[in-house]
Amino acid sequence: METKKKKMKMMTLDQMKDKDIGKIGTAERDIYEFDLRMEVLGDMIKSVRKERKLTQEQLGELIGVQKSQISKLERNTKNVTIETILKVFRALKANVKFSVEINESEFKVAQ
Amino acid sequence: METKKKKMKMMTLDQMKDKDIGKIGTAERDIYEFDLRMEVLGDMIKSVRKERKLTQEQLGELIGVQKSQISKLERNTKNVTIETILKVFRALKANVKFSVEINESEFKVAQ
DNA sequence: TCGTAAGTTTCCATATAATTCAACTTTTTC
DNA sequence: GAAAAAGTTGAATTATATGGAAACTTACGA
Repeated sequence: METKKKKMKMMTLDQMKDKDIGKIGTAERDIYEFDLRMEVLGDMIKSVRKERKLTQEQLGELIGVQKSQISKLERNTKNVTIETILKVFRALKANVKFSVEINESEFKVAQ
Repeated sequence: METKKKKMKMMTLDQMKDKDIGKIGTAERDIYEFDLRMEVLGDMIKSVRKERKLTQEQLGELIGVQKSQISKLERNTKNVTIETILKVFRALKANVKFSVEINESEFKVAQ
């Protein structure tokens, strides 16, 4: 999981704006959906933060952590806890949804 | 976060089947979406596990952990790591998606 | 109502996520 | 192109999630 170039991977919002899933509510709401994967999560934080015109330091203040911590979250150096995710997106006034998709067939009981 | 009765909170799949968001693909696919919150996550695991007709012990075997661990996850005694969530739902052959919703307006820059 | 299977709880160890600080690098601005 | 601002990195520390074992409780079928 370290094969990519690493130089600006920042594709999320821009690319995602196309395959935008939602447009449910009022005028100005955007929804970005993606398979839950660590890498993407980090990008998402960064994207939304930029959308909100905040520096890492400012976001850090909102949450109560150092800018270095935000940097780490965005660059997903690590596995992350749900609480952490919520803390961040709450500060960014973003709503986080989660969905589980099951194919009834797909499952073989035998192991 | 400990005000409820605690006796069978198991509402997820049954209740959720109504406000079913997806129905995207082929015949038998179900999608359950919910606000990311710890409590609900545990219920979701339990629901899907039951859907798959597995005991906690069996699910544990699939993942490589003790049944007590599964119990803990379902009763969300703890905060949880993304990796753990993925491990569990992967074992349950469920696809996990994640979405972030932002209201452009909603944000006041001043703090 | 007994016995078994399923689920829960507690105690404990270990791994690792969260975090800071400070130095460093990159980007931006003038 | 120098100075300032923004972002990154590494080392160290603290907090806590993961996990096992075993004893316990609950559910459930005969």
